[in-house]
Amino acid sequence: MARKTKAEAALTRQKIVQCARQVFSQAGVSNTSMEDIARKAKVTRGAVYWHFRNKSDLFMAVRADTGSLLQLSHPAEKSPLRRVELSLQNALQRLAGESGTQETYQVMLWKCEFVGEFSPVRDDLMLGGENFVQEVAKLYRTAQHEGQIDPAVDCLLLARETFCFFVGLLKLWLADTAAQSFRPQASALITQYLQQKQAWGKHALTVSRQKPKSNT
Amino acid sequence: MARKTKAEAALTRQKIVQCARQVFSQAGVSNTSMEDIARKAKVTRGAVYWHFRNKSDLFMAVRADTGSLLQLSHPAEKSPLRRVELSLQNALQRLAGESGTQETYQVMLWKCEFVGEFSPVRDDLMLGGENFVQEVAKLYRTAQHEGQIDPAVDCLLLARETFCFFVGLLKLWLADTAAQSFRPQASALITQYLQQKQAWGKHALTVSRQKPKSNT
DNA sequence: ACTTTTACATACAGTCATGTATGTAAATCT
DNA sequence: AGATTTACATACATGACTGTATGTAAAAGT
Repeated sequence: MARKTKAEAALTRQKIVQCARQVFSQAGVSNTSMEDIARKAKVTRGAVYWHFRNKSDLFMAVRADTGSLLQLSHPAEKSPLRRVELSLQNALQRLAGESGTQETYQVMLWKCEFVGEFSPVRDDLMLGGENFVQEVAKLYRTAQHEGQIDPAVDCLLLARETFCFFVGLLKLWLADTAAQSFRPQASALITQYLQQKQAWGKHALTVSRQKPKSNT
Repeated sequence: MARKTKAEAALTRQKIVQCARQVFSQAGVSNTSMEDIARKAKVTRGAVYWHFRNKSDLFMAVRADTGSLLQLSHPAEKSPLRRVELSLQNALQRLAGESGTQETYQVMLWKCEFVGEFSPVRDDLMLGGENFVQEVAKLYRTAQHEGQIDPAVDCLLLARETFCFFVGLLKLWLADTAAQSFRPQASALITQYLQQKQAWGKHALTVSRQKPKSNT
């Protein structure tokens, strides 16, 4: 066969990454051989080894190819608690909608062993989580100043709690592969979780103002 | 060497399980060979294959050997919310104290790929979680009747939220292998989480003596 | 136009793990 | 006490999978 042009090469590389992600999410990382991936991508192992040194290198490429779920979105939104909720809801929606994202997180949370060459990946994930925690903590502090959160609580700790909640949510959501029991409730779970956060504010306001708010 | 008596055989079996758990938690399930385990247990693969058909069979034995973390403990405690908290705190304490438990959950949450023969294990874990959720939901309902939880919230959903929170907590706790950043805060996280649950009751009682009617 | 890379496919060597088959001495059974 | 089974250790056959080496035709460089 003829040698591929640079653009074509980039394309096959992309296809290999894509197929690797799929196969990883189906069969697990250590259970898939380089040839499994090559076959799926309709190339030979030669092509795979040309673009990637080994499986863990390819794994890193798969990760790099997927954007982070946990980003603070909707910067226009004024309410900090609402912003947190929208971010989580957005993450969930992307997980459900983008097959690539879903596959990657399926791998990260259920189909991968963070050992040896892969343990730095775990640390990296935790670092990304910590960033998210810091951002959420900021938003919680803002909410606290606005009187929506009990001034007594530690907002950093609260943000960590939120992170715990969401990590568990992701894991359970991904475990429900048949989309039968857990997934339909996930969005409601997020809504409920954040409504509780501002419950303090609600009651406090209701009390001091003596003005009961009716639900819209 | 001489043939072992039945009691001795049970002992070596137990040792194999124990060593398998250790090696699994260190090197990951798919990365450990039967000989790795045999060597650690100071036997040959012959012994391992005598007691277990293959690695997944041994894996199941490792699981069966470890009790469930998520059990409702302290039945004497009167406050339902406090019972939930004590259960979670107890689970965390066992995780920190019992090395075997810690190893098993390390495997389950970070060092295992739930694929093929192992996917039923994941479903089984989820089932155990669902049981816990049901129990917690009952306790939350009791707390709701006692006016400690907003009568408007869905206690089953709330219990699922708690489960999400705890799954995430476990995962993050186990990820913090150096016991540097996350682990010291874990207990406080649980306390804080459940204090928020009864926050509604606190404020409501402090403010107005309104009595939630649950004649639905 | 000529040389040099590139982007793979193909071929090869070697390691490693698995499962089973066989051996064996003593415990257990009758 | 003899027969049988047990609880392993040892030996063997096999099959993946890995990584690299080599081949090659065309693209890219000069």
